[in-house]
Amino acid sequence: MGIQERKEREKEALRRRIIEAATGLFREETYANVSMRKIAARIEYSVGTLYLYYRDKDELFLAVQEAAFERAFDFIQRLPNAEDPLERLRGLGERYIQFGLENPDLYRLMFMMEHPMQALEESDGWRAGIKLHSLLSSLVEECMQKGRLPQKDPLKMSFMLWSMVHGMVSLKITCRLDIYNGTHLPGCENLNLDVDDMIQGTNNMVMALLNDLAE
Amino acid sequence: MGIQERKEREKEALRRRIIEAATGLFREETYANVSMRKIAARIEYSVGTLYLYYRDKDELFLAVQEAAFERAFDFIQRLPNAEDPLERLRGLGERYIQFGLENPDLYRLMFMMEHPMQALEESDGWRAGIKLHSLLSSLVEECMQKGRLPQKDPLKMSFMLWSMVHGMVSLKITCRLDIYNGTHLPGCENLNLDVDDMIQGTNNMVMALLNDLAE
DNA sequence: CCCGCTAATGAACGCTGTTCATTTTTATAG
DNA sequence: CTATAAAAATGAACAGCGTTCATTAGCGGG
Repeated sequence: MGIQERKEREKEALRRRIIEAATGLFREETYANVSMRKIAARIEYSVGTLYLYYRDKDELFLAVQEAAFERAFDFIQRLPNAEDPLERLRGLGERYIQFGLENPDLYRLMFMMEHPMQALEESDGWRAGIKLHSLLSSLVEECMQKGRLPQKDPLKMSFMLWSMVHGMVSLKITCRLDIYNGTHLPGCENLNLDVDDMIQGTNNMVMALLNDLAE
Repeated sequence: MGIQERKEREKEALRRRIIEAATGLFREETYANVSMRKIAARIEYSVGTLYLYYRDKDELFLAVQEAAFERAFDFIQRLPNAEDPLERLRGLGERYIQFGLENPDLYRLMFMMEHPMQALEESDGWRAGIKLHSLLSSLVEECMQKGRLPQKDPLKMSFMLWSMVHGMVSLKITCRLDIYNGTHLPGCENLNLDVDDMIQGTNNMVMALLNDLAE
């Protein structure tokens, strides 16, 4: 019965078309400003059709998020294959930051967008995100085993590193680092600071400090 | 002319009533779910009145944000007056985290809420937020002068510490730390982790590491 | 007492997410 | 080839949104 299979394929294709259209819109606009009608219009279907594929806007958004996590994982996972695990850890932070700064809209919808969380209960939309965290924690443990990081709680250490890079990227994305550029902050008036450089530089500084501690 | 003054006072009082009502609603709901009609209803005025006091929803929100920054500053600024500046720095992080965890809704609207940023151009709604940053950076500089922190770029060091605590608090608030509790993350299934403790513990760990570096 | 001004109102407009009766398309059986 | 049943797609309708503005109410000054 090839017909059923073809229908399955067609359904899957439309699903993907919906996600691609929605991803584009969610990247351009806030969650609130992306309307189901706009998504439907972009793929030239009617509104009602979307509800044949996703229960509501939130479930559709979760699928968008899932696709974004996979893209992020694919990008970040390509680390320099250095001998020193601490250098690979530095590279992980660098890649994470680079992804966030180059894809602020994708990063926003993965980690910062306000949206109901009910759909998450019964889904594994974060699978790729969890793979990313596993990459981090296994690298931290390797560093500790080889004496390249202080012997502390590896979970706390991983969490600290994640929080730091996430904090930097998300503060940049929400424009909170504008205070470093304008006339807001005394001492920063004419620095002409390149915030992106400061972020990468701060990651490097921390890695250098951790390196000092290990020796 | 006492009448003009009384009218001024009444206008100011209504302004404050609007902000208080709006703050309450923004704490309970997302930006999108707080409607001008709800705010008006809570103070028993009509919708139109709000537009006599604020140009639009965004300008009203900025005023809410401003009040929140002031509350945050008042809370966080009370540090333990320890001799050691590094201990005061640890306390600053502790207070910051405590504020964020105890007032997730206020924190969200200060640092994470999606909203247009046009209104910011011509306002100083972030004044109190900038005072907070100055508190951090002056403390970092004191630590460096007294040899309690490694001699690195003080701006990067301040930025790193801010990003770390902000990252931890915001990941908690956006429920991204749920991965540490459910069955998501291999190795964390039955930890019964208290995430709030982990956050404070991570701040302490970092301060201990920095202390090791200084000695 | 009444004029004039300010403050307050709420109907109206064009959006939004979601539902569901209706129509169109497609696959299968006769 | 046609009739029928099932599946897919439609879009009008509903309640609620931010915002505007012609209208109304209330009060200070003459």
